[in-house]
Amino acid sequence: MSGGETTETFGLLLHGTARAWRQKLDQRLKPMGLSQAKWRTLMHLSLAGDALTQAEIAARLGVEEPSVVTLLHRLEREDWITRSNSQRDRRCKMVLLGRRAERVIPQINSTAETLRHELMAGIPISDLQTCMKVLASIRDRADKDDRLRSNGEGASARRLARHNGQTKRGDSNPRKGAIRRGSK
Amino acid sequence: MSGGETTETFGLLLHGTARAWRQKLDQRLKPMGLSQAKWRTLMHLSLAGDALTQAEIAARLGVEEPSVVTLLHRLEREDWITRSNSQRDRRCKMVLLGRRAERVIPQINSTAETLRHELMAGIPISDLQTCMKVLASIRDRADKDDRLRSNGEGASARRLARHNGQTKRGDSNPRKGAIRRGSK
DNA sequence: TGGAATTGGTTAGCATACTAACTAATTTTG
DNA sequence: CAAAATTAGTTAGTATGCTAACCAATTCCA
Repeated sequence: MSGGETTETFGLLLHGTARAWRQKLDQRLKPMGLSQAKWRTLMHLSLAGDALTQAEIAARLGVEEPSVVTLLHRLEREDWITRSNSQRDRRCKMVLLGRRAERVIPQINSTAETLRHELMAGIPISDLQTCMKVLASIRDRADKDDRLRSNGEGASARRLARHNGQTKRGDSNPRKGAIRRGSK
Repeated sequence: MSGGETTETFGLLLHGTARAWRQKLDQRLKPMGLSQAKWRTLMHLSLAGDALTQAEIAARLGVEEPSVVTLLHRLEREDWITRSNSQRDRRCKMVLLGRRAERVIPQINSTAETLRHELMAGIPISDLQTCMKVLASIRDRADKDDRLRSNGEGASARRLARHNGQTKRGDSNPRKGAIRRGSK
């Protein structure tokens, strides 16, 4: 009603486009045994040229750490990567590309790039740039935390808002050891 | 390397923006016990003003039928909707909004719309339109089936390409009854 | 220097969406 | 009309992502 037609469809369109893109890429990568999530992980490792920690990978992928845990498990199980404990910091695991990955990475990158070109062919560069500007602006706004502005008190520093604002331990819960899971 | 920077980021940006939007909406709907997927389902039912079949819902949401099965299960369990067998076609289940849903739908719609406005505030209409045009063009291209063009025969009608082109039973697989699951 | 806070990783449990394969009902057709 | 094809819904199994809660190691600081 009050929104108007232009704004009405934007969310749907955004969502649907992202989904269609992902599905198309997944479909093309499938014969190589990969998916978008896996490909992106390998790509970031390849770009880094060096071993990364899981936290670094999570940050680059823009997902939470628990998500990369299982993602890396799958990648390791299928022999794309190797994980080893870091000497310098015994908390860290260093993630390295395996042989298998290094062999096919050029292929998968080129698959992804071919798709990019196909999907964007014929669209004027200036339109693409406008679109990216709009998307970036929306994303930045969505990544911001609502609160932060509405209360003037010093509740400030809680959220680092790296990408979606979430401190590891919930801010509200005292967690007084009540719901222990693993005993000891 | 050869892609150039503009194209390089587009996939990431698209993906990330859609994700940020969804998360933000989920966060706002959470206190009402909803999520984007659930809200969208209720919204389409509300727009339809009438009972819909599960297939219709799937089409409107742009997801596959098995996905709506569990989605509707959750919605039914939480009392948002009702499902009943159709008299006219005993294959169909008619999905109806429950009382609970009808009461809060205006609220959740307005929540979603408020978010839309917030996220798009200050962005010139013309930029938004350009962006939407670009997105629609990309989505349409991604929804098309690659093959389809490479063989000139009249294989045409197979895919209605409602949203991502997928006939229920894979086209390639003869499915000679080999891998029966349920016996009989 | 020693306890508190932070950081890296994990597990459990859930939500969302997919494909493959299946059953039951209806429509199409030879 | 009966067999074949199609359509609606389901189940099973998997992938991807999330939050909450946790442990272990490290760093900060009083």
